[in-house]
Amino acid sequence: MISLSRKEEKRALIIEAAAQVFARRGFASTLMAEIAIEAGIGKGTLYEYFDSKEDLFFTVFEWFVKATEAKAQVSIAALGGSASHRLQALSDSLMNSWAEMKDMYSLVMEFWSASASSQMRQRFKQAFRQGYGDFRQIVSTLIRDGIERGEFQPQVDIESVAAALVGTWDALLLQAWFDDDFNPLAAARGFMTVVINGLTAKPRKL
Amino acid sequence: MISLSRKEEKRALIIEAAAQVFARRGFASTLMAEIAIEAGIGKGTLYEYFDSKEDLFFTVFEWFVKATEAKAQVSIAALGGSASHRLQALSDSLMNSWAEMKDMYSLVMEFWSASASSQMRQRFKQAFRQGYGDFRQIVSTLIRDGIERGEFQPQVDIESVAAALVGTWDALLLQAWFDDDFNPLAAARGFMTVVINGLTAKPRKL
DNA sequence: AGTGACCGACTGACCGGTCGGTCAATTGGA
DNA sequence: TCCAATTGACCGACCGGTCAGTCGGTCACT
Repeated sequence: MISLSRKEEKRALIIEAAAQVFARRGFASTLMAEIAIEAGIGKGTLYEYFDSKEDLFFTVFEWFVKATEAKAQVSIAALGGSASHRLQALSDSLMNSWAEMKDMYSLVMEFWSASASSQMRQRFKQAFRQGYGDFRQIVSTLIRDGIERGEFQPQVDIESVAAALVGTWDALLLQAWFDDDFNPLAAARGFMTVVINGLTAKPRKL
Repeated sequence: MISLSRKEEKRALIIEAAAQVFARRGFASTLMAEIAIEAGIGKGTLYEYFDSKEDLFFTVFEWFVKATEAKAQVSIAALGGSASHRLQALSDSLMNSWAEMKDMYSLVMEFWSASASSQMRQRFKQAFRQGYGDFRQIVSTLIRDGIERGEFQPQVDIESVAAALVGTWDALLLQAWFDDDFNPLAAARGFMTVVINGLTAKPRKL
């Protein structure tokens, strides 16, 4: 029997190979045989590690979420300075990861689609709800901090702004996916300037 | 031979039936036989009106885009008053259409997925690029108008803000799709207050 | 000699698309 | 006016390709 860690390594290898192929061809068009070839193993071996194509796909999803969260956490942890600066830096960091994400981004769309219609939609939906919730949490903490420091206006609707910002970053990447000429980093910069100004400046009368 | 308009009617009937089924089951799991049943016709008849499953799906996409654009156009045309008010009203109107869209929203995700991996991905991608571009156009015109009236600050990066807002609305609906407790209208209101404040208020020193 | 990781040829369920046939509506000749 | 011929919209049983998942066997290592 090969060692357990060896088994784990191979499992990870398969997951990454599968991610490549799913990203390239989409869930429906991907053949298990292709994944096996990409991973350099036999098709039958896949079934030693995963129960089914859907099971493998969901595992890829979990892997992807974990990797993305790790990336976000790193960029948060490294930040210091004013709330405005940290918000700006978070935005930049997320948009910068676009370049290296680009060829994997189609996976995100496959995941969305799976959450709408696959057999496992409930699991996907639940995971997305969780993921968005966690991310909103991070951002709202940052904003709350800004208010407590007296940097942002106290009447700001924290949860709404956090939800919208998370969505905005997501959606800018989506637009970049559709349009090669669209620069998400620049767009995020221009927009964040306005948002931070809006958070900071005393509102005029309605 | 049945009249041409009769033929058109039936075609429309099929498109709407197909939209129902695609929304319910997703592209991959939908059987042509199900669509035929939903439309109350025979499977063979589908092929009198559409070349293939993909062809029918793309037609549903075009139908959906047209319907959405029509809705947006109506809400724009009806607007008057200050740029701030019009921006707020546009946001509200889009978020309000959520309620009636809800059971069709999964279609949007199927379309995204198709743009990533179906045989027709180029057509889908192109259509999305176009659609987002048109929408950005509408919003940036509104913002530019606000600047010209002296209502918004002149140094605002119009295109970036327009792109981000379009994306934000999209992404709020996405979050609402994942989370039944999420209220996109309220979130959009809270956020737009900040954005409009940011567009209006004189920026402090950097 | 025993164990278990690995393999890929094979199977059968599945489903998009086809095609020969039915029938209602229309035409036109007597 | 009536009926035969013609048309084409409509249908669903069937076909053939596809592919996830299986299983019997091999091989490397102990």
